[in-house]
Amino acid sequence: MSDGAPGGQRTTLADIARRLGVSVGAVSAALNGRPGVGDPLRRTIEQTAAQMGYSRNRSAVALRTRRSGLIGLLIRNLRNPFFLDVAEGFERECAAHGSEVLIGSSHYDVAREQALVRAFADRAVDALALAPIGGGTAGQSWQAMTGAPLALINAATYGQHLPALRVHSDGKAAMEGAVRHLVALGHHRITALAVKNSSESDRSEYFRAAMRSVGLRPRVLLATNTSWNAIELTLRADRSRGPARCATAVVTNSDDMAHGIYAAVRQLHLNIPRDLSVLGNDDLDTSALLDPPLTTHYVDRRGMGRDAARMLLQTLNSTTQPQPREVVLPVALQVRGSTSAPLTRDVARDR
Amino acid sequence: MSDGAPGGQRTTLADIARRLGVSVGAVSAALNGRPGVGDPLRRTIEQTAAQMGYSRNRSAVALRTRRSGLIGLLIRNLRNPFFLDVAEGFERECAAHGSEVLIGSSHYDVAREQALVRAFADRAVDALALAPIGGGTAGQSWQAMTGAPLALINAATYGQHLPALRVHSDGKAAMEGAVRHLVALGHHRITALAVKNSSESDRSEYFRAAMRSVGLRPRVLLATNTSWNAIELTLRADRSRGPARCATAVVTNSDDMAHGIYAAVRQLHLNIPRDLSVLGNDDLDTSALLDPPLTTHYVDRRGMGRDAARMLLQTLNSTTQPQPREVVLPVALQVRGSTSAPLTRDVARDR
DNA sequence: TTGTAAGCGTTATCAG
DNA sequence: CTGATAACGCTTACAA
Repeated sequence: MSDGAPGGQRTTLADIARRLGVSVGAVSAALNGRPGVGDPLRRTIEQTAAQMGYSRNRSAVALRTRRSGLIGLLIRNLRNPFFLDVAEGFERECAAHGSEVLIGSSHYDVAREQALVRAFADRAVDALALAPIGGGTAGQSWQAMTGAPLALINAATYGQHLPALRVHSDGKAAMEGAVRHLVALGHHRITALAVKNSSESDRSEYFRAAMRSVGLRPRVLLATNTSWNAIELTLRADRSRGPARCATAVVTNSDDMAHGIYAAVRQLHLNIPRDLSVLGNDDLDTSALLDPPLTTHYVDRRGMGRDAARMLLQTLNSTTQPQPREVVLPVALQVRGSTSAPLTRDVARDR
Repeated sequence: MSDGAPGGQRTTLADIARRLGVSVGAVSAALNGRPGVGDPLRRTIEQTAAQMGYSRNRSAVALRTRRSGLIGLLIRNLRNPFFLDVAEGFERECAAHGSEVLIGSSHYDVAREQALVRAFADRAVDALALAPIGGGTAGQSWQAMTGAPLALINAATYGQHLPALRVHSDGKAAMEGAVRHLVALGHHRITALAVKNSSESDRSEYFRAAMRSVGLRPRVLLATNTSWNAIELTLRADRSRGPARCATAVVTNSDDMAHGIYAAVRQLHLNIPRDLSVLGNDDLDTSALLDPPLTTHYVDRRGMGRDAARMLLQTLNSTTQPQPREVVLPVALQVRGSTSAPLTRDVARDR
């Protein structure tokens, strides 16, 4: 504050050194808690710095140390509230460690994802949390370009050769739980709805496995993107198979997509759960307030962001070899109104 | 890409210059489209740069030019989906101009808001979009510290002396529309629910004015924060006034808070709209899917983020004097199921 | 314990 | 039109 002419010169180490008649190195050492400066002098320097309203020029520090104090968060889709909570947890943890968060969204665009990785590298971003696009090579590029820590969010099987940190919810348990729940209700024609390029194809695999294990034929619908329109199109295609063949229940990877289904179902003048049972994943705050309340798997999204940040910062500040770690967050089924027994007992078991 | 030893040296201007046997200055000029280098040489340089996988070290550029290419987005609350869309529009616009977005959340904490402004200033952030906390002086600090462009989001009357850009929805129209709608339904005991320190106190003022203009006594409830708990507490306090005095309708500043009311109402075993009409603001995507669908004012949130970014970038890249501008986004009432005539005709008109 | 000086990779000034 | 050269503000050997 003090001498704050709008955009006026900011105090530098040299200013402080000059004022005190000491060397710049001493001031730097003092202010960074490095050894090499006596206690009395250190105190004097600290006081003067505070009084002159000094704070470090991060650009200079970054240039010199190749450390920016920036942590990148690169996600697929800024519109999914899921990421809000992840980002919240992430930001809180970073803030506690004095790092700022650089955020970017790839919008499911491989080129943009690549461009952002590069931009982050150019900025000497210290570590990257990435929710990658399937088919993209952002994680690989990041490590090749920077060698800096990488945390993969919700991408259990993405780039399996990458020595990366991983945080994801227990997709296997979620899919098994979903199928079990629906089968118990009497469903046979269950389909999964996923979005292309989401790098969550492992989820679809888990779904297939779960279905097979109970003797049912798995079907996976792929929407071209996460928009409600795309979801409606996909759902419409399924309904056109006719009442005896279309799905009686649909399982999604996210509550966000489930919302899309809700909207589509209204467009199609159908009813949840009478005509279609819907199962989400994430348990967004609003999901319990929907009409009908959404059956879904809860996952600690904030904890996810927090853990990702924590692992990255740990790796960053540790001298020892960074061992790739994996955090799998448990899921918990919340049974609510969007799932029920199928209306029509389907005779032709679809095996 | 090319010579990418993990974390290996990145190509610098000097590398290119050496390879080509020219000066560093020439390479810099060529790559930045500055005059001072012939066309043939420029072409050669560009090719070699691309081939060597060169990209600028932003830390060095930032140190030298005092321009980081970073745009700050400082909001109050990362958990409100409202900001997701604002951030989306903001990020898209910035990306289109080659700027990255540094995001921060003050969590309604004045000290943290101040710290973030300072951190952004230290980073040579080029411009700041701020959804400020009431009572905070972040905007002022920013301008004093940096003299860089400032855009205020949804803070119509915050720091009125600040020569800042402003983007906000038409709070006056929203409040007038809300009151008009509720009065038409037959409500008299209408209350506004706001959160402390939100710097949206102008909204409450508009509410009061609108109420008075129809001859009703305005009452404003203040929740200590945006959590569902706090909202429930506040609502409970109102209900305890008894059926003849408690509000029959509540108007909020955001759908997010309206969600909190939905949750609280369930806790209290009440019914919307029978026991309480609820009116939101923002028209989040999910709001139409709620039980009951939320009556609310639509506002173009993405456009808000886009406009904020656009104005900042414009100011940044213009040589002429930056004239403070204001963008007021129109609102549009979406009448849905959360508002209806009050259950009990209230006899004692609460004037 | 303290001071000195060499960079980090750019941009920008100023002689050739 | 070109090519040295001096900053930008900081960290970090290394010398005193």
